Amino acid sequence: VSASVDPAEQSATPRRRANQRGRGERLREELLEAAGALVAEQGDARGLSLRAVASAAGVAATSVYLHFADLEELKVALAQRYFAEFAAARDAAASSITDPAEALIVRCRVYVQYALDHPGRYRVMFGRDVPPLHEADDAAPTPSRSALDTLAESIAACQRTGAAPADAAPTGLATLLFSCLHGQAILRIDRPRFSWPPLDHAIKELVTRLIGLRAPTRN
Amino acid sequence: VSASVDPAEQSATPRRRANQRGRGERLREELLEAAGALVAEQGDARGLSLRAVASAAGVAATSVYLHFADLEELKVALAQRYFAEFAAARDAAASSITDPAEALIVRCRVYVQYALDHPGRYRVMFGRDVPPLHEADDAAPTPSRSALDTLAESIAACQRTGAAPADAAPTGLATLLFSCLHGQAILRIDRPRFSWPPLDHAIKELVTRLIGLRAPTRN
DNA sequence: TGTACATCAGTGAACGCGCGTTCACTGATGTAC
DNA sequence: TGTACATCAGTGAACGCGCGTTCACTGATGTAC
Repeated sequence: VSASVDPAEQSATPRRRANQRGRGERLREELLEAAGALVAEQGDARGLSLRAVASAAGVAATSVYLHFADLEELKVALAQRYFAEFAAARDAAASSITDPAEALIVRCRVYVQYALDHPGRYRVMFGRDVPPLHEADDAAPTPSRSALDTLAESIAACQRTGAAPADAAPTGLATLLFSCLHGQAILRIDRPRFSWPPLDHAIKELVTRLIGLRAPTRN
Repeated sequence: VSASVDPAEQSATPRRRANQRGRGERLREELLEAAGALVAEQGDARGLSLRAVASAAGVAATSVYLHFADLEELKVALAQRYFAEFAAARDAAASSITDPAEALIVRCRVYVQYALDHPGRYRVMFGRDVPPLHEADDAAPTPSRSALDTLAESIAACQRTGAAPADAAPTGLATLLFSCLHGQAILRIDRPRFSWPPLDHAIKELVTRLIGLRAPTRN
């Protein structure tokens, strides 16, 4: 039998002080933050487990059930945050630019740059780690859908001002461009050892050729 | 105590008849086939476990160690097969076509079509299921490298014959085109509910615009 | 021609691990009387 | 003003599962003498 130890000195964490009544939602927040930290650390959401998230949040495994029906629901909530933040980053970068061609290029560059800066988040949004994200169809107002629409609108603006020829429907071009951006993003993330050309140049080249921008924008 | 049963009638598989001496390699083959079946069934290699593969091959879990140091080694062997087969499919489709522009388009279409036909294989080759595949760098003679080179050569042929303007280096264009093809492939696989335009049209549009093919090839 | 032995191909029990999920519980705080 | 009770927020032990890995083993076949 071991000698008794002053409880205050024990390394095992004591029982967590419960949140104030009515503030139970704070734990929900902490769980999402803990999950986000794990995603950033591991580069994807495959290692996320109920127990791992709970432990990272300093909470009993069962406490996750207080706020999420299961791990998947937590992942979906996480993905939704990421989508919102991602869209905000693109909008913020493009909003101050008046030239439509330049705005389109900046929007595309920020898209891929965000993926490179946050590979874990990007994989959560566009990878296979969160199955429910793949079950939405085309017409539903999903984040991908609105990303596509924004891109199409940006392309349409180029066509209206004559910066690009109106030789194809903006939505079709947006679909094509979107898939190319995704390819750039995911490949640069997944194959970091490949000697990629500078992102700025690659994006400008891609957009110019794909959309048919009349003249290269000034640097 | 249950009544004794005629051993020949027991459902439990009896001990496997060992391969002939010197033919131990046959089990290696069977393990790869079993793993391939699981990949085709599940759509990726994440569910692959040593025990699952062994069980699918009708063999004790420990028997895998007779041919592979661990599961990762088996996955790498599987990926290598897929790469070889994939490259062969592209070469076969493009080999009979003399017009360089058409050959390039066919090559690209077959690329994406193969991915759609074998999503599991494609994810094994280009996803994150087999970590070692990502550690090779640029110059190494990896399958991706040679895919890229073949694509560059196909583009160069278009430029030589005047089917495309020589306004950019073929290798740079190949990198760009490759990432776009990957984006098309992986997105069409991962987001099957999205109403994608017909593959033929999308690929022709993509290649025409990106490489700057002079005139649309005849249908 | 016979026999002991080495080698090959594969088995099966056991281990410790992290996992999701269940269940009854604890302890603080607010509320009704 | 006091007290019983309901509610909220979170705990912790226990379960059965599939996993990778270890270890000593089995049984057939070839080979040396």
